[in-house]
Amino acid sequence: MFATHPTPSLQESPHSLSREAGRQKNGKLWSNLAEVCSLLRIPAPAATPSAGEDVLFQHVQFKTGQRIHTIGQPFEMLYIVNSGFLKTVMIDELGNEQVLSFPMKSDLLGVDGIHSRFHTSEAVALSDCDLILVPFKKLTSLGKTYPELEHAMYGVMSRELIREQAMICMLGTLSAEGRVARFLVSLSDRFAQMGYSHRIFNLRMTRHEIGSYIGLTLETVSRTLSALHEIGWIGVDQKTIEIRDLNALRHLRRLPTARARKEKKTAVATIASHARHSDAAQPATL
Amino acid sequence: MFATHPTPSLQESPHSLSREAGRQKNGKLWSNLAEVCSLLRIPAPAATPSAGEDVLFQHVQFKTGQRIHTIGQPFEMLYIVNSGFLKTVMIDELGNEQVLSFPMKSDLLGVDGIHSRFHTSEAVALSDCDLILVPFKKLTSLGKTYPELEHAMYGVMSRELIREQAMICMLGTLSAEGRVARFLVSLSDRFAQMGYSHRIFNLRMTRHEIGSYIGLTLETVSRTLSALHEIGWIGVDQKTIEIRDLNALRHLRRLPTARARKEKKTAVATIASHARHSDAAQPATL
DNA sequence: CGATACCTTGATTCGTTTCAATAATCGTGG
DNA sequence: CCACGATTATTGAAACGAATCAAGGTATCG
Repeated sequence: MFATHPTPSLQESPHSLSREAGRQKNGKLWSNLAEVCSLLRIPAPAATPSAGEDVLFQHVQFKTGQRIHTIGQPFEMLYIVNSGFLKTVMIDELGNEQVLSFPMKSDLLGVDGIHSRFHTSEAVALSDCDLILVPFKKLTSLGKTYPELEHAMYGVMSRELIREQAMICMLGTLSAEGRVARFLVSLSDRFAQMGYSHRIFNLRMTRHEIGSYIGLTLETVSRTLSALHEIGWIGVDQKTIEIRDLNALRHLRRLPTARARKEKKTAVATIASHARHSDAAQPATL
Repeated sequence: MFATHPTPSLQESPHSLSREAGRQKNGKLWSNLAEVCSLLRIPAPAATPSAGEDVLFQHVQFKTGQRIHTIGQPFEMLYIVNSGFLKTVMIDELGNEQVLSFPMKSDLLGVDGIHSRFHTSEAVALSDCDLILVPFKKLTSLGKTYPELEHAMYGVMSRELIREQAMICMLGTLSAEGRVARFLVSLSDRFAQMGYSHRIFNLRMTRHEIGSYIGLTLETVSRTLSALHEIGWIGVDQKTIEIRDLNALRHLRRLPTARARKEKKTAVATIASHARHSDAAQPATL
């Protein structure tokens, strides 16, 4: 449909490494507290006693398909995504897996284990990944000397809570088109935040995984993408997505039926009528 | 259908007060840290320096229909439910409200405000309520002297995160019957935990609010309750619910169609086949 | 190059929503 | 206390949207 633009590559590569946090030390990558904080987009500890510089966090690399943690595994650490793309899934009683999130750079992983000391979900690398290990014990003890850090941790968890609420809201109220549209907008926003193009990007997950995430079958996801393509709001070529009308996607509630579209080819969808106001209230992550 | 049994009354009353935490002091109710911890079902600070006994948290009463906090309001405190029944709602761009939770005794309220320092949801009393005010600042500073408290806070937030994940999972995969059944089981579990009957209880919310919570229309909720009643798994009389087959409800996936039910009146529903194993893995809150 | 996983599209079925009408319940003031 | 309107709940019929079933096409990987 359109040429394969240089889309953001989350794959590990010597080149991309330069823009990521971390430095070599006896063959391993390590990050200090300041780097971890900036990655999490939280204020770094104001006071930096000499001791603070010494705190280092080890990186670990995972290859595509590898599991970071599994359900039932004892909880010990949190993981911060330094690069790469993952999914977290729950497995219900019948073995069906449900995708809960698609963590990427600067996201925090593993919080679900704090409560019961065991992980209740599973995290899988969808591309080669570089994660920073944050032993939970280390984090809480650091919280004592750096009060901002502790507060920031609450903030991160609160943010995640709000994200999940938005998700619940979406699943509870939106149609298939609305869900797919929001999913795309959310991805676009996140890529933008990472410094990648918000117009063209590659989906790292399958239609099945998207469907699981937003509560639809893979066929419906595929059909909806085709429909959005047909009315010109997006470009679709397999896993490559081009956003052509972000604002329309942001406010989409319901698309005209295929029947109606046949008659009136102009894309006049049912969108939130006051579609012109600024989107400050829109949550950045879906 | 069945006599109006003495169902749990969450209304404030002089009698019920005796089993709740808190004591009088110049006309107001106050609770100390130990009471707050036991209410939250977290370990009380092991070491109890004399100073610890002095920490008191004020109670506030809200009457049915009153708002505890509204969207956009600056965040200052958390609230712990000592008695009563509430709902929290999000309002989407079009003004539709979506119910996010039905907090009751021992639940924590207001966590959504930590991240942005403003509340993103609204909490409303569905019955007269007694809440304990926990200034967030006070909590974090206490966390320094009582490390267990800080850890417990992470635990509570993590628990809430898991609850929301279970919710997302449900909305993404379950049919109407499954959702209603889970909702009832969850209520039953929570009433049991509070020391009330898990067999007979009063719904405090309307069908509309239930539907909003589990992503269905009020008509579907009503119909599904009728269907569950018809096959004898529950008793329904307006807001009074009697649980007659908790285990069946727990494992319900899909009900036979009305058509099929007409022919074979015996209640052989499609349940998870291995319905006999223990339910330890089942999350206590929906 | 072949096998496998993934995607697209169509036809049909099924479940839920929507629209509509009736009934029960609650709160309030005459 | 009862009548009243307002809110809430039940139930039916029809319309709609997404799931399911099915087939063919396309990328991907060893």
